[in-house]
Amino acid sequence: MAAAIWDRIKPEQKSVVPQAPCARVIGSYAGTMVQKRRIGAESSETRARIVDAAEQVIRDEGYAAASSRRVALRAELPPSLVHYYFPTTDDLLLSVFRRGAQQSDAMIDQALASDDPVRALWRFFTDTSRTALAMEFVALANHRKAIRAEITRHSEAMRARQTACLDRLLGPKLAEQGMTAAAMSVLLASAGRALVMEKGLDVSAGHDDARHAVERWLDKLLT
Amino acid sequence: MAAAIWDRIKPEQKSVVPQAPCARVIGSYAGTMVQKRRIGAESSETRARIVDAAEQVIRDEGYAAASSRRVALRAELPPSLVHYYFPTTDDLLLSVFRRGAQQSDAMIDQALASDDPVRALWRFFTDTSRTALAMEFVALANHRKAIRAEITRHSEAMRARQTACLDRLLGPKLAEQGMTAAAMSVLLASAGRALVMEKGLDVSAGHDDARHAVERWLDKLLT
DNA sequence: GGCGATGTTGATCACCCGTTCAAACGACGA
DNA sequence: TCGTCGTTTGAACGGGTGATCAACATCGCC
Repeated sequence: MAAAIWDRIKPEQKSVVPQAPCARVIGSYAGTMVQKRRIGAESSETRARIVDAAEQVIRDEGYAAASSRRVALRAELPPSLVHYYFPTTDDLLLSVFRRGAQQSDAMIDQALASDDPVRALWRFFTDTSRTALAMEFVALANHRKAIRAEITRHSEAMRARQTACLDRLLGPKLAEQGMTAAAMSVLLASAGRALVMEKGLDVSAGHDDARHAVERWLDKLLT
Repeated sequence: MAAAIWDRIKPEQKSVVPQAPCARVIGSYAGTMVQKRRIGAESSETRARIVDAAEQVIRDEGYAAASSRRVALRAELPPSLVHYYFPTTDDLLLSVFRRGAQQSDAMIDQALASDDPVRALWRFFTDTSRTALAMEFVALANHRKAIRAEITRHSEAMRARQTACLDRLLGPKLAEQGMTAAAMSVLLASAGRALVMEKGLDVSAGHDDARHAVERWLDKLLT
């Protein structure tokens, strides 16, 4: 039935990425030759403003709404300026992610260096604003390969750092329970993420209980 | 600086939902008056084919790619046929979700009715294909209010059912650990989701350890 | 002053999207 | 045989999108 005309169309439909319009030579730079286009300075205030606006849009309306034009609207800037600083929308999203990741790293470092590193880490995992943004990016990773690679890299690095620290602090204690620091890192992060994610959906049954259970567990580990 | 023209544009930009094109009367039905348009039969084979295609698209390319046209392309059907069966794209996505939710419900029922309900539930939570689709919908919920409500409803129902069952099975055992069935439901689900989500990102450090830790915990609970 | 680098702007291209429409198609009962 | 009703089709509308361009403005430095 049917299927007459609709077979012979775009056999592979150029995925999501429109295949890079190819670098164009404009200003032939000193050393390296191929330069595609003028790009705004890294230090520009406008650039930061655009990244701010993009983060806000992602937070408020989800990553799918983070089009260059909508970001420009939010930043009260003409759309072409966005492309002046971020030739590709992926570049923009990557910048937002990197800035957020940097902030997360700092918060984790601070947590791990505090008086009560383990509980501070748990508080970090249940921090709503950070985690919500992070999960938008996880969803985004499903169809933006450039970003996916960066997220993977960063997630692994974060896990490694946390694992090393937890092992130093609780290694023997954990072993008593047939546990490892790596497992603890995974489980704490997963519980925190779940609480945040479900809260965003207005689902909260069992959350208080789960929170208490985790905190009780931490209490026991820390004697 | 700037901000001259870009202030006076669409102060609220009509969100994502284009506000329903308003029901139109076409065939003035017997009892109830307002009928918007002809809609394909619920039992149609074509309808099922469209839902199948939509689910595949969401799975393969993420929910953001689930446009009516792309779904039509995948189903090898003309785009307007999709709208014959699903007047609104939200209707289509809702159908996909409801079908998936129904399947999940059946799997959970089966798990809870098996010889080893607790471990069966844990296997369900770590089932890749179901969970991955579910998480696409969670991400989608961020900017499709119609779907968000449905997801919330279903999540709460699922949690309640699991909690009741776990309480019946392990209530006293859990109380010994200062735990509740609700907390266990949350924590098991969160660990499962995290394992699936990170696997999708090619992050797997600590996963085996975490899995073992959970299974050890279940062993202890089940004596 | 002049000149180049840097920043900014509005217009424009080609594409994908949701949705609607009028016109066909096909089976089935009168 | 004709009319009807559910189904299917192709075209069209209005709008959002990523990206590119040529021009203009501004600033510092010779």
